[in-house]
Amino acid sequence: MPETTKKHATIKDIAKKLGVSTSTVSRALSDSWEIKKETRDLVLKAAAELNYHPNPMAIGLVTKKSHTIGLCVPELVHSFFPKIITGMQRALSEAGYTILITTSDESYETERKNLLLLKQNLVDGILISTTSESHRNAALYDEILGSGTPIVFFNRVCSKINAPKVIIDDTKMAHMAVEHLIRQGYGKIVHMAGPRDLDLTKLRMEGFLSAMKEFGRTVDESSVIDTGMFIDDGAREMEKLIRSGAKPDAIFAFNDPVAIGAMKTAKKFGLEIPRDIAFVGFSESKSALIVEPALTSVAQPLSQMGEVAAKCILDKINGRAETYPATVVLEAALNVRESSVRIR
Amino acid sequence: MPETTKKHATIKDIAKKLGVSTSTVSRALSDSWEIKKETRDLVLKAAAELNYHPNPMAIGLVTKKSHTIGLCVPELVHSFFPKIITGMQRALSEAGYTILITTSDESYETERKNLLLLKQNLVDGILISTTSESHRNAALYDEILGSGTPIVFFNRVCSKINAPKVIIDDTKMAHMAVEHLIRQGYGKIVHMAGPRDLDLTKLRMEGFLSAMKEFGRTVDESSVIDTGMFIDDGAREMEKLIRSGAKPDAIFAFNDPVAIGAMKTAKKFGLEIPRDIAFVGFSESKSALIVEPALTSVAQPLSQMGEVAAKCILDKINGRAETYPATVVLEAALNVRESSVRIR
DNA sequence: TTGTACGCGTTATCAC
DNA sequence: GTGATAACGCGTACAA
Repeated sequence: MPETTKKHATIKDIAKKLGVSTSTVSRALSDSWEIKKETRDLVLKAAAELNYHPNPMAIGLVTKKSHTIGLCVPELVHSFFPKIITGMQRALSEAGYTILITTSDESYETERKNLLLLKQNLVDGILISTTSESHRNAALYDEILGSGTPIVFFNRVCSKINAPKVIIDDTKMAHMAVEHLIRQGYGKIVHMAGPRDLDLTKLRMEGFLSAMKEFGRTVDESSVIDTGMFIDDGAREMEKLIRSGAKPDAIFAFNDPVAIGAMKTAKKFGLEIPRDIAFVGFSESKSALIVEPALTSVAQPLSQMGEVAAKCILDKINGRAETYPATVVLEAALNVRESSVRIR
Repeated sequence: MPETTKKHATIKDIAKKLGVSTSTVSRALSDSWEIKKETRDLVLKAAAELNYHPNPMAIGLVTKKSHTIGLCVPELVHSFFPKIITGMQRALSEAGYTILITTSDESYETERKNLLLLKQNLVDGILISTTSESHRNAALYDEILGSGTPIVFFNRVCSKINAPKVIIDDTKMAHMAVEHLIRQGYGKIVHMAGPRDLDLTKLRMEGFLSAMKEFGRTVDESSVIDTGMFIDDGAREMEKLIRSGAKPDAIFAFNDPVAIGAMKTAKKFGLEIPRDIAFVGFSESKSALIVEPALTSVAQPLSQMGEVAAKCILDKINGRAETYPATVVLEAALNVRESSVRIR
């Protein structure tokens, strides 16, 4: 067997080939100022010829930087986070960084393990969107920050922690969504709220409440339903709602899956959308366009969110933290579709 | 500012604390056989006290292993690959490996860059699902293999390359899907085929053809339509099909997005599903359950596929390559739903 | 069973 | 400008 395991070329090989010292090679490659242009070019040429690539481990060992960013997201299967990751990849790979992706599966314990794993892997910084129980790991976040590893929160943040955050104005967008429903002539609006522990739940609920109040709509305990965040949650609560005899004419859901689950049930019970009941989701998903009628939803600039978060962590790492304010709020948009347009 | 940057503890710290040599510590930690149990326990205890964690870069530098697996998939936003990744994560993290995820965006050039990046990052192995133009990078795959880095293909493989592959029997499942349509009484079946360059396209088309032939259905050039792989492709081709005057009573689509796009158009044109026309997709997606009527589709064991591919690459890395045959074929299933059940 | 010494590939601190 | 040389944290052949 011809074991073609050609050893990777090192700066030593280059040095030997050129009859110079490794320090010279190192300087040339790092484009140091204290180097003659001719030798630099010579080195570069030799490096290319030998197909030289620096060994990141060796560099990391001496510089104590891995050029790796750790990422922890609740899940990957809903296209929401992948879209954010796309933006991150772009910004980070451009800067020569690599991403280590982990998923917490909405479990703060798994998140904890992931963060420890990332720390052990000596990532230079951490990007995180927390589980719904972020407060449970607040101490860990602080510990990591204290140990010198910067953290940037995005989408789902931990409000207690003093670290950069990249978000949208959930309250404002929720308000806008509900205002849209009201202006369309829907009056009895019910909010299917998300998991109790999630900051986003409170923020979106606030938006709902403030819009209802602004337009003088009555709000009582039946106006907000604790729901969850998955399709089944929406379907289940909608069924309860219908069976309870309540007759809301619009649902503002915590997110798209909940809205879609609720729509499914509504249709099953013979309600026509949006004639009998309107729906608005949040965090536009691909499904919003597949479901019928198409679902009105708040679209977030996901790729941009990833990019901004990435740049933010890079700035932190490189000590230019002042560039960003503590919290970056991105612009979102309400995409109005058939599910919430009153037919006159 | 109290820079709490506590330096990470090293084996030296442990050695000093215990008054032994670093090699003893090293041996104890790697659970070598040439070590007294008492000292081993002492070391372990001290390590725990000092919150010691080995520095992966230092280990990598000396062992020439990064304990990192490179992954390259076409995209992440369709939940298909994330589900596979879930299985990989499980198997790999269990074995102490970490995944470096890259996406090729269906571009063989990006794939090329990704692979080179992974090589530079000294991954111990590469898991890849190719772009639709895999043959364009065949030489690179071979080069990487030749350089000693094992590769395992999954889902979308490059048939020319002699490396382990983890797949399902696409032809068989396609045959099964079409047979199902025929047994439901649909006769004029059209296959919306995928991208020409993709192996999967050919395999699924073969299944379609063999089933049609087996049941004596006529097949001509209008029976197979070059389509693509996205929703828009399905929608567009369906519109062409309808306007052409052709009246198929069933569509077997290359994948779910194509099927869903086609369904959308069919409904727009007033066709009722499955009365006027039936649909079957492939590679079951969440959308298959959201669309109405629910879409019949071939479900792949995604998580398992990831797990098997991961174990396979680990075996390759650890020299136990003989455990697996060159190609592992996993069992898939046809999930029959409303979109293809004849109403009598 | 344990300690010594070297090397992995690179940067950094010195001299020259 | 350039070249030795010492780290960085760890594994390991060799010696004890």
